[in-house]
Amino acid sequence: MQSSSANEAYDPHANTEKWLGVWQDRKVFEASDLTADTGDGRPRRYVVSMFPYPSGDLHMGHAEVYSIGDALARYARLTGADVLNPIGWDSFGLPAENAALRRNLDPGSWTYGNIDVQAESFRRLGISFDWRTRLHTSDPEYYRWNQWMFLLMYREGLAYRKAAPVNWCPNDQTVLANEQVVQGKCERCGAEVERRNLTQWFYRITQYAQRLLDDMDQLGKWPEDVLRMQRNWIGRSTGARVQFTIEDRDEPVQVFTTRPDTLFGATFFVVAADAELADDLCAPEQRGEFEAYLVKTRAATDIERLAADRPKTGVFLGRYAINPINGEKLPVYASDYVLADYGTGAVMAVPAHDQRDLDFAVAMGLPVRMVVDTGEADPAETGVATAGLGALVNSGQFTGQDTVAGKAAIIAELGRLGLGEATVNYRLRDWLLSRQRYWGTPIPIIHCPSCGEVPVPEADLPVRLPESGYELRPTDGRAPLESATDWLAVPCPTCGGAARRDTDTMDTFVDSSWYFLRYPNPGYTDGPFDPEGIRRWLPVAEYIGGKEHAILHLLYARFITKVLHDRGLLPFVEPFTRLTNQGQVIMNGKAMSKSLGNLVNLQEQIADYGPDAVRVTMLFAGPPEDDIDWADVSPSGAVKWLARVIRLAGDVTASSPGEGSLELRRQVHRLIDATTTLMDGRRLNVAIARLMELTTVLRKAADGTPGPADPALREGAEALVRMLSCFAPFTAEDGWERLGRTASVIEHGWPHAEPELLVVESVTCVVQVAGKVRDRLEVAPDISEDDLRALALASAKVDRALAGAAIRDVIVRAPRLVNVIPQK
RNA sequence: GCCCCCGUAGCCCAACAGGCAGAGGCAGCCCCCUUAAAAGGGGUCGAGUGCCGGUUCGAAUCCGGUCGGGGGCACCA
Repeated sequence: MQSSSANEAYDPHANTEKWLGVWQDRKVFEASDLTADTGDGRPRRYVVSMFPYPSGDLHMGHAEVYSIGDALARYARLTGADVLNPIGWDSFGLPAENAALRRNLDPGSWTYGNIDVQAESFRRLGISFDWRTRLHTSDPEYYRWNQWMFLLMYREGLAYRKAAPVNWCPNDQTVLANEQVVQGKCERCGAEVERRNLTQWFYRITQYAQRLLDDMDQLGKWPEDVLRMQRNWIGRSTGARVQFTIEDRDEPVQVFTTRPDTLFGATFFVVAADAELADDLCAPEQRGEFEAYLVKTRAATDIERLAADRPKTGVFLGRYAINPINGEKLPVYASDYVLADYGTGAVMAVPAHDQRDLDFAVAMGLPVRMVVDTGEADPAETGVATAGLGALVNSGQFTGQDTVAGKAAIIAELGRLGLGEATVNYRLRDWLLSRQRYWGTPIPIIHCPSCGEVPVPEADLPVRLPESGYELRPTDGRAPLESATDWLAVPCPTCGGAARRDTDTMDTFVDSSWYFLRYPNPGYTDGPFDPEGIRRWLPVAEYIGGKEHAILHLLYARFITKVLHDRGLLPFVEPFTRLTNQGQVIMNGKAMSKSLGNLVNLQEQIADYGPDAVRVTMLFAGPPEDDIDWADVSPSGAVKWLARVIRLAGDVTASSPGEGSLELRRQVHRLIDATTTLMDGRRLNVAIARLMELTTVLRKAADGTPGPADPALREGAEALVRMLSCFAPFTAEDGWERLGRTASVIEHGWPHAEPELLVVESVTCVVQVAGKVRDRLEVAPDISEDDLRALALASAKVDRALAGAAIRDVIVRAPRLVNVIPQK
């Protein structure tokens, strides 16, 4: 039978503006109590999608994140929660400067222009944001609180300035955090990063390393791989700190080692060539050689340094270190294979049991002494270090102990001598905060020739960016803010004398490390965030975003949250209770890029298929965390389905929902129940499949029995449309209207599966013989094991399959399965 | 080099807690509608789960190995 409206066109664009207007008028997406309690008693649910950077219009990737977040927010709202689904913009950052340079305008107008474009695109996609949360990190009212937090950190000793070898991107003309360097290249522009010794601002995140690890216990609803990546990044290792005296020097030198058991095998000592310590230790007669080596080291890029097969080089510094365990004299070398900023920048070299040390020993002709017998050949012979466990040899009183016992015993002995102790070291470095850029938060510090570093008084915040009188890229290599001479000169807050402002701006990850705290009251002026808003909404119940932020943003946000907690400003230590990662939208197996020519334009997709079909396509393509290859999915398939739903809604002639066909009601409620369970498990793609199934069930019911006038059909169609509103909100409203109901469908909530309709009166039981299916029985769901066994053994098909063989065993899993095992 | 994840119809994906491998979509094929085509509607075909072995009455699911793909860290002492 042909449906009555089969030829009617489904126009996915016809009513979008109408529904947007209805939603806005009825304020359906506004949380009921942002900061003042309305006492409506609904549970609150804070659903946050990572905010966008306004680099242009929204792209496919944005559409995916916000489709996921919106489906979860809408589902929570439908099931009775008071939902806050906020939006803001991560609007400081380098691309604005680059664009401004190219187009000869200022970063602000480029940025805010893009924000307006994105806001309009969000609106037309029908994302259910509460727009009252809207914030931009580049607004002075926002970034003043970056400065406020900086001053707080500064007072607590958590913000500090030091000279250090740092990553410098020659293309972007700025330093980069460790986290922003990938394979020796600038994560943003791909230029090879250089090492420069510069004085920079840092946040002391390393002080929180252990807590960042420990509190992961609370993150049970985070993807396992994100936690693993963070653990990896923090890189905890346990070992010992050992103190070496240096001949003819008062100051001893500490090293960190994970293998204190190999202390007797140390045959030389190495310090990082680019560490200050190397310079300190260098004997006068070796000065020339050392300086020459240092120049070469500094010239090498990270790429060169990272090359795995690079031969070891170094210079003797003309000094000797004393092994605290046996008094041996160890020659001290400087080399670039030791890292200046890990541990203490110095290592005890045990060539027999560390491949790097062995390579260096071979290159320099230094002795190799085996002190752990691992059962492998002597490294001195083979050139292969033995790093495994074994028994100590050549280790004085410790000889004979195994690795584990030896470690403990040697640490104990060092402790007795006052020359060492067990300790923990982390790979994590302090967060390099300052950037030599314009479009960011100015660092609220004034440098005074007589008072030194002076914090800007809180009353003078915000330190605003100069709007004129600066150059974005000064030709003399200075930072942009150094060129803002009027802005630069200020009286010292302490002595009143002539002073100058700090000219660095903050990494934009500072902005994004706390924005979710401000959403409930973005206009709050008494602090960075409203404590009432925090109490009502935080921590974030559901955080959605890409895995590319697994380390950077998420680690920083966790850190800042802990700092604020420790100062009594937040009642929790972890900001995000549940994290959902979404994958990338790719095209033909590759990330979309202009150079590959495989860009898919979001606006074109929306124009072709409508916002709902684009959203459904993304959510149906697979689990949220999987990448979506746009070449593998079918937006036209989504359009077809949505059109079927609309036609179905138009074909329902029953005037009210209610009883009607029991059989149909059973199917409908079974599918409501299944979809609900899937939504609760965030299985959005499977949930949509269930709705498609429901559509087919209802279509058949309308075309055959019980027919279009059966109340059960209306019940099913209304349930379908209500559930659909999570994924295809415009179409759902269209369908609701076509069913003769009045807007908004959203206000009618999520359908309820009635338990009595979920009870089945019979199930199919599979009867196997030797694991092969031989018969099927329709049985009551609560059949007893004994009855079922008897029933199965009475089966003629089973009998035939047994072919006279005796029965060895019968496995019964009522009511679904019986397995008869014959004697062989 | 170290660590982790994933391999199910031509493709994207399902499969409760080890129990009938298939829910859904795309493509294909057939039929209907149509003057015709497109669009639409209805139906249908289709894999024994990368490979080898083990545990089990029973394995896509658990274990070991192997191949392939993806990811994280990487001179971190």
